[in-house]
Amino acid sequence: MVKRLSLGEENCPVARALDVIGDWWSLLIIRDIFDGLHRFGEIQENLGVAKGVLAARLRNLSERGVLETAPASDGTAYSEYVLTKKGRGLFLVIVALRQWGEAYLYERGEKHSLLVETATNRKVAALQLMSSDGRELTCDKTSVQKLAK
Amino acid sequence: MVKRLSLGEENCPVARALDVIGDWWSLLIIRDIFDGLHRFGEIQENLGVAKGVLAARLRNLSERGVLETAPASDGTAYSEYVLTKKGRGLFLVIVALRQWGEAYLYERGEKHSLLVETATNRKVAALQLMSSDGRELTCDKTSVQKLAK
DNA sequence: CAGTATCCCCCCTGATACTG
DNA sequence: CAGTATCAGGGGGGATACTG
Repeated sequence: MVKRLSLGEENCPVARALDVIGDWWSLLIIRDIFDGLHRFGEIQENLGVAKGVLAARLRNLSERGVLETAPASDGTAYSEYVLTKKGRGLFLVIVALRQWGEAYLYERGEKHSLLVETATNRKVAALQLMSSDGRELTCDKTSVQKLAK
Repeated sequence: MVKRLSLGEENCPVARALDVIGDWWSLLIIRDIFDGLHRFGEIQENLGVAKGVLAARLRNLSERGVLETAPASDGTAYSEYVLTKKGRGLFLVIVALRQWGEAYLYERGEKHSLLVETATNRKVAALQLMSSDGRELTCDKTSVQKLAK
């Protein structure tokens, strides 16, 4: 299940994050759960992924603490998949992907789904990077401080 | 090269974004370029990826407009890989991954590299989601408005 | 050094059938 | 419906050799 040779031991948080959710399906599954799909069949139908693959991904994400199973709310014997706090922490990753996609992957006039504040029905604001004291930053104003061995 | 059956035609920006950079290596390559690695060999050595795979990824990302090649600054005949504006737009995705990794994938006391504002050497602030009028939002206050057919 | 070309293997993936 | 088991194929991925 681990793809790149123990990337999980990297000291780069980006690499370590990708080791958990950087495969072909995980982020789409997590997106679906954010969007309110909690049943195996719902997710499977929505993504069109093979059942075996979906089961494996759900198991992996569960083992990694990203999601957990809960008794079905409809009283059936099956379980529902819900995000843990750790899993909900991925929301910003998905939002960032969404906003990048909206900005660069659609033609003018082409429509896409929209992330809105539920209460007001208004589009959420663009994420932005800030300094520790609240000034807006761009990528060229930052650098990665490597870890001393 | 396209994995999931024409996911690029999806009307979900998240899916479309993942269709471009959702494979095993692309985001790590882009991270490396952000971190100042611009030469084929540097990236190849740093990631430990097979040369053929790296070449294919670079080509793909170039065709997709995420990066482009420029003449080498050292006067050799080779090229350097630099991000386009579109590619630089992925910075927030990488920052979001980084911050999630930092928050959930390290033991207490375990060290990792750090994203800092270059001028002040201070850690950048945590990304946060805001409403269109500047209130802080959490994932449960939002929903995805599906596109009408 | 910067790639390209080739080979081969593994595993991911999808399809189907099966169980509870 | 919610998964598990099994099977076959296809391609991604690594290693190596080769070229400029």
